[in-house]
Amino acid sequence: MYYYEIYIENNRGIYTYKSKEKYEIGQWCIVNFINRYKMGLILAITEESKIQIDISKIKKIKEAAPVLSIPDNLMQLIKWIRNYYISDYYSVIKAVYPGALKLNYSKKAIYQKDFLENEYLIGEDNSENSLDEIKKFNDYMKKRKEVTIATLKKNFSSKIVEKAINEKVISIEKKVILNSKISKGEKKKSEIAEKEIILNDEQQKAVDTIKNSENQIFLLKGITGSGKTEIYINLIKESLKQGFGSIFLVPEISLTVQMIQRLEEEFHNEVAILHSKLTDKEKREEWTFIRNGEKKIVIGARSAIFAPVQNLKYIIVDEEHENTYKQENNPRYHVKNVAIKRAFLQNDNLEEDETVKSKKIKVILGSATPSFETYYQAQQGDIELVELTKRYKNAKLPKFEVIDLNETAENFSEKLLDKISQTLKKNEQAILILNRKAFSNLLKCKDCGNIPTCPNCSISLNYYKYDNQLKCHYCGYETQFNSTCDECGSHKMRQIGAGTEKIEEELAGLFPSARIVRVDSESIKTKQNYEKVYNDFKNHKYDIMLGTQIIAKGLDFSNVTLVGIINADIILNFPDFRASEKTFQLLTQASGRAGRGEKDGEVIIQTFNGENDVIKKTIESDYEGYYKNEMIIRKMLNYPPFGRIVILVISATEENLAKEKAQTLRKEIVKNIDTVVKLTTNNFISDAFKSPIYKINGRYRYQIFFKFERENILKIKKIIKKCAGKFQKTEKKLRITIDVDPINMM
DNA sequence: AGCACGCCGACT
DNA sequence: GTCGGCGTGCTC
Repeated sequence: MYYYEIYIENNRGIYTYKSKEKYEIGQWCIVNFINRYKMGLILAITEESKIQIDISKIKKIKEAAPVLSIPDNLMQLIKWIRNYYISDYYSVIKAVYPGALKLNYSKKAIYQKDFLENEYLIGEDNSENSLDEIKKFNDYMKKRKEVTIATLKKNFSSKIVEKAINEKVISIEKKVILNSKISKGEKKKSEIAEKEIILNDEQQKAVDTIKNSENQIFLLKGITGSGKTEIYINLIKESLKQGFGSIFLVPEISLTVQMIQRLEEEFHNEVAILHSKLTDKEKREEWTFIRNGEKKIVIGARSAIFAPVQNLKYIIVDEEHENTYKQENNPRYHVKNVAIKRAFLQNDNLEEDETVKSKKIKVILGSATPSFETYYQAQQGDIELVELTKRYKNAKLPKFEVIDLNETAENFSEKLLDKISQTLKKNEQAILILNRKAFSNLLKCKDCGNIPTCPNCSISLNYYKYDNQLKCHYCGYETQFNSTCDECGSHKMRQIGAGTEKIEEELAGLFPSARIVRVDSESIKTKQNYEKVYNDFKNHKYDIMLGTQIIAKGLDFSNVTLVGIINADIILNFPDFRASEKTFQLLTQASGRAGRGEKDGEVIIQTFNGENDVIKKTIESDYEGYYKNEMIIRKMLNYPPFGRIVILVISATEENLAKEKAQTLRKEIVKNIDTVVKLTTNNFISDAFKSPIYKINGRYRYQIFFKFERENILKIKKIIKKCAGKFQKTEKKLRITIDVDPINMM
């Protein structure tokens, strides 16, 4: 008899089942759980002696489930993520294995005997219709022997079905049915584009380095327009010819239209594109194709890192500095971390032979402005740095100009207005960026000073003029704006902090003949929307594209010669140690939109902080210099990449409860840690303090901030896990979230 | 203190 | 769905 540790679908616990059959780790099976058949995943095989519970309670596994198993390397990855991010099997497996692949359960009716027609008629409906129905029922059942209850109910009255059950004409059995019917659409023969990609010397050198190096992790640092994509495609293509697959990760599928079109052109039906909009059926098909090795290239956002690609060779994380690579709910993993772990896990498992080198997975992190944490690893030699310094087709870098907003009361400085007019006159295009949607950030009453705030969150409501609503960006709360102050009834509500909607209005007033398009998450709700706007702008159906940071990235328009940053300070003021790094990235990325074609580009940055080092280093295009300055501060304060951070958020609907319990939990953790690591400024636990966003969705939030030397972090995480777990068991009203290596500090 | 009752979470 | 643990509130 074998004993197995089993994860049961949609259940938080791990249970022991037994079987005479041998099951593999990662295989799915059917088990009886609370009188229901459920899918179970084999996590481990255990020895009888190690079982904690009463062995007589242990049930038998019913049978193997007829679904594809999770490959061994992904099972190891699941276990690692659960451990590293202080998560649980339930959340991690949900993230890794698409729900669409699961089994369904339906009740089946099994033929037992015929209805005795006369018997049925006594005291019942004896019309012609019902006699016919009885006959039909009998014939039906006799022929099919078994049929789902759902089908029966569709074809017969509920009365007759009920009667059939009562008189044991049919018996009911719960049957497991496979939800993963794959349509037998034949995969077409591979038709890889044979179009030759011409690489310049620098690109060719980069390709050769990545191919031939003994290293497994690479940082491809290349300024915008230096042609990283060609390098990716070249590597994927070459490895594909030898039967290897690749995973290509992008920050957000809907915003990377160009990249995806490009890869589809190159690889046609070898490509599976994974994204959240796929239907269940599509997800099943794609997963199965990938698992069976019929599709070898996967493109997708974050979760595509879990694609069961066969003979995986390259994992490419494009725009590796992007925040969207960090999942903001449990499991709070960072895809970069997971990608590297996946590569190492698999590489370590390889059989040592002469082909081992060619089978090793390589991870390529690509960016024009690498996150400082990645760049630090490259400096340390943990990651091999591959640099591209020439702009593709020798396009020049744009010219910068900084405008001090202290000198003007307007949203547009004279200089920026002048530059926009000139651009329009030359029949060229401009991109204007403001990292704030809505019409205004907040409203403030001139008479009493009241600021309308979300009732669920401690956040001022944003004002949207187009539908005259006040909206909360955190919980989605919306309310009609009636032009008066709720507190004092005054009509003088001042708009503070202009958003894209307002800028659009001003712009239309200033340049009445210009064709303007606004792009932010409010105006672009679907991928189709985005693609249309993108193509229309490219075809010069618009003169000015105005938008939030979503237009700062990756767009390639050769006729854009002016980029204007309306206000560079918005991110800079966030309570986040990465705020200035993020600002540097945004400004650099944005300026890369200018001058991608033959014409020279120009960038105008409007800011209240012209003297800030970030702005200075941006206009000097001095990544290295800014990195060095920032590292001095990080080192001094022991922030990543030096120290490690964990944030614990304790929330409750009752304000006092959240506060008190957060303090209690903190004390408990401090007590435990105190015996293991001496607390200093570098090994630090904050008080339980109000989160920067104190209230979200009706829950009051307190957080505890942990900052520790790297070598202590394992011990610390263990203690946090233990204490928080114990605490959560007794404190049901509290919600505790643990964020390891947080990106969002609010 | 002892017991009935009802709520809620666990169920291998 | 059903069992048991726990908190509450009533009674001795």
